[in-house]
Amino acid sequence: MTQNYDPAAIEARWQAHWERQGTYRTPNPGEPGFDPAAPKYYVLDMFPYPSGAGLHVGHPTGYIGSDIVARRKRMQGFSVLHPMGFDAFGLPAEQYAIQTGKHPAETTAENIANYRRQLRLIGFSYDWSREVNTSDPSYYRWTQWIFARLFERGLAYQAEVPVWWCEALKTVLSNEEVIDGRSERGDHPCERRPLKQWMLRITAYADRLIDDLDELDWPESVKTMQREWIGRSEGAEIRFPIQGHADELTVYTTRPDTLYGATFMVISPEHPLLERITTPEQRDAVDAYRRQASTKSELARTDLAKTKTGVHTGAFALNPLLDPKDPAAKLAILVGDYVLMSYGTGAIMCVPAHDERDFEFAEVFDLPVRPVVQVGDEAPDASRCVSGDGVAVHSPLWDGLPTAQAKARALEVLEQRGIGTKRVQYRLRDWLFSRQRYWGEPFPLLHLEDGSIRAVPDADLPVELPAMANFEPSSDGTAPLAKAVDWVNTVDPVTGRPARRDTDTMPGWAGSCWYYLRFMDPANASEPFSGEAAKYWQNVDLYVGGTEHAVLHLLYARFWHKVLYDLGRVPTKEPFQKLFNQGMLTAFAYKDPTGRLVPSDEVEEVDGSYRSRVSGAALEQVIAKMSKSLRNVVNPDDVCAEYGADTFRLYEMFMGPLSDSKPWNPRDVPGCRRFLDRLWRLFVDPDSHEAIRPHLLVAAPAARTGDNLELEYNLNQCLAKVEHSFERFNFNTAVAGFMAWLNAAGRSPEALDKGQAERIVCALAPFAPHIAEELWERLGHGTSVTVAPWPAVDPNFLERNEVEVVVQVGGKLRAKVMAPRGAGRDQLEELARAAAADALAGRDMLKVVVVPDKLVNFVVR
RNA sequence: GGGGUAGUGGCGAAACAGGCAGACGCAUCGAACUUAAAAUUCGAAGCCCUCACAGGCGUCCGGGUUCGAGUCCCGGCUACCCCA
Repeated sequence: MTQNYDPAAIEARWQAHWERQGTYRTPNPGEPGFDPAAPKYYVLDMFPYPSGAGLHVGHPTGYIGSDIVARRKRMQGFSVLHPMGFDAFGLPAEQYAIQTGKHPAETTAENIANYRRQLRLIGFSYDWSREVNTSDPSYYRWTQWIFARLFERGLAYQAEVPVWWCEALKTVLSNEEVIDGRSERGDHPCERRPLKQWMLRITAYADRLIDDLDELDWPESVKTMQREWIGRSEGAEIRFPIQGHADELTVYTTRPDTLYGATFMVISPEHPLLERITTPEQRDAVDAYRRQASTKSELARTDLAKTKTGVHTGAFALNPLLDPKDPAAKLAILVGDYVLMSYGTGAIMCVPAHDERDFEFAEVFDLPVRPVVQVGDEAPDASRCVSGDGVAVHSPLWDGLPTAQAKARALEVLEQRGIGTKRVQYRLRDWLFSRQRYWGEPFPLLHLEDGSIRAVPDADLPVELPAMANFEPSSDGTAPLAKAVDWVNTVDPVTGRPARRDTDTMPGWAGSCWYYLRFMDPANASEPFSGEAAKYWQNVDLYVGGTEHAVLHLLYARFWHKVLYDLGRVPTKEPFQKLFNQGMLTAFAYKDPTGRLVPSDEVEEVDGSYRSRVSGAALEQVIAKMSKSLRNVVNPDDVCAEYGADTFRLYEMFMGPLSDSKPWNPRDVPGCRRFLDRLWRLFVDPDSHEAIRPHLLVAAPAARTGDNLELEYNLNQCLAKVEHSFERFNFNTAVAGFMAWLNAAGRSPEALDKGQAERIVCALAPFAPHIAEELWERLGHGTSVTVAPWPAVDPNFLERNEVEVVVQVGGKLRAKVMAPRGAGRDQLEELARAAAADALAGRDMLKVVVVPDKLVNFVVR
């Protein structure tokens, strides 16, 4: 038997043991071993996209945190669902395949095998029998099945829409995937093109997606982001007559109360009325402006920093509340590209006195400013713009009303007179759901000869991706699947007539919209998941992942979940009850004087500064996200091989709170290994052949005294710290607690008894499961520490009978005294006065502040 | 431009509800063990002044509340994230 701490041997042994015993298998209701009395707990990680580069040490940060939670919940008697799988469809595998000629199915399988191997090395307590892979036909069969339900309910439709086209990727991208006119993946330039696309009617769920956020235990910041993304605004559509035309100009505004302050109108360059209302004198200028606007992205157009541009159309609208003969009623109509056709009605009424953008525009074109709201105490002033709420002025029908009431009154007036209607507007657009790419879920749809579209019958699912050797997109944007002629041409099972399959595929987000549900019942061959499983597991209790998914993934998954709720397939309105965002793991990167990045292993430190081992050049240390391009990636395989998985897990947690972003410092890792070495020696004598030090098999004395009593205090303080760390997931404090306990135990190792040894091993088990399992066995247990009871804090041993009380004079620390816990104020003051006699000599006492068990402060002159 | 989060030793960080600032670890220094080194164990350590005792200054900057502020309030700076 090896008597030194040997993580390689211990970890391999226990990982094999857990696998063989099925330690982390979680039975569903009705399966052998299911305990109906156990409460359920579902703790889920955002599953990874298996890239060719494998995991770096940043990826498992959240996984370790959630594993700690899962393991503790098991020890507390919960039935814990803690699965892992792979989000395996998507562009990178396909791009890689086009470059190398290797089929995405092949690279995906290899990458998954590598990820699984890496994850197993770290000792996670996943139930691997539930693993899912979104690119597996047995999985995407049900993704298609859910799509068919969306299609049936009219939530999926085709539309000719201007979409982002990325020439380099040869595909359309959703708005969300394009940032500043460039693709999120790969940073390629993109442009707007009109194409026929599948859309999902997520806007039909906009209200519920906003309202149901209130019930969720999510970070406020994420809720806010979702609310802003959906962007609900309540306002009015108002119809303005156009002078000399039968047409009316309809605008959307959130501030109907400022209608009297409207001094001009701006319409979008794409507005359908523009053509008709432009006067002959202005036609050339308007046409030129329109051409120029078409080359700009929406972001560039609406950028607040940019100077507003626009051109007069020559036409005028009339304020519907004013007498048409009133000069103030006549509103010039201009065309301006800061107004988007895709938002509202593509036209706005401009109230420069109370809207910044309108004010800027008015300044550029020297248009009038008419204040109609008094904000604060200052008198309304036509030379500046004040936004926000106030009191209506110069608005005959609602003068004197505060903004909220003025809005309501204005809406009433507009509806009574038939010139406007209340309207809720969203920033959220419908979800562009098709891609002209190969590596994704095919749409389960048939295009019939008569032009109609039919969903493939459920019994015929999955519609499998055809095996193709050449799936490169064509330059015209035709989907690669169109080339699989034998696959495309099929027969409508209902009529027996020829039919064509849809050749688009679903976007990368599709599979991740419902994977958490498949985990509940992963092998089900007759439905996506059984009602019984959904009823038992409900929804995810704790969802751990990065902030990068704060909007899209979480919004899409919530949308699908609500559709499934409406279908009666899931019992809950929301998929993820509690959300936790782990911080990003960064790493040091080094730049030479030319700004070039130097690999971390070529860097040496000399007297606190850094230089290249190769060139000797002085280097600058920067903290950056781990990435291949920065050459600062650390591989968990290497860390586990050198120090062990338990050290790796401890270090990742010890670095800082789980939610914080923090840098990986290779120098700090050995500190955690040293802790485990010392812990091991406390339990196992390396110079003997005994499995465990014999005194650790002796029960505690009936009445604790001396060092044993002292250790009991230390142990309970440690357990309390560990317990507390689960509230905010600052497991760094738990690890520090273990270290502090070990320091104390190391001062009187012989005083440690069996019960204390067992409790510390149990508390450590979620954090460092391998060493805990080994020591648990050596302490004489035949069953896994996984199912041992979670150690309770004994409040009787939390506080000692004597406490140290701080004595301050004038707020400054002057002495410390020991006092019995719970001592009275008079007694404390007396003790303190004696202890601080020197500092008090000759001072006038004004007041004495006594905080029991803590502090005495003498306030002096 | 608006919103959010944060800023504490040489470094990662701790401080639950306003009560000893810097727990725990890294790096550093000293000692023991060793022929030596590594490993291990013990110890020192915020900064300034001092042989030491004592003292002064210290949680991004400036104000405020309080017997007492890293923590609460007002103003500002910087960094990161989100929105426009």
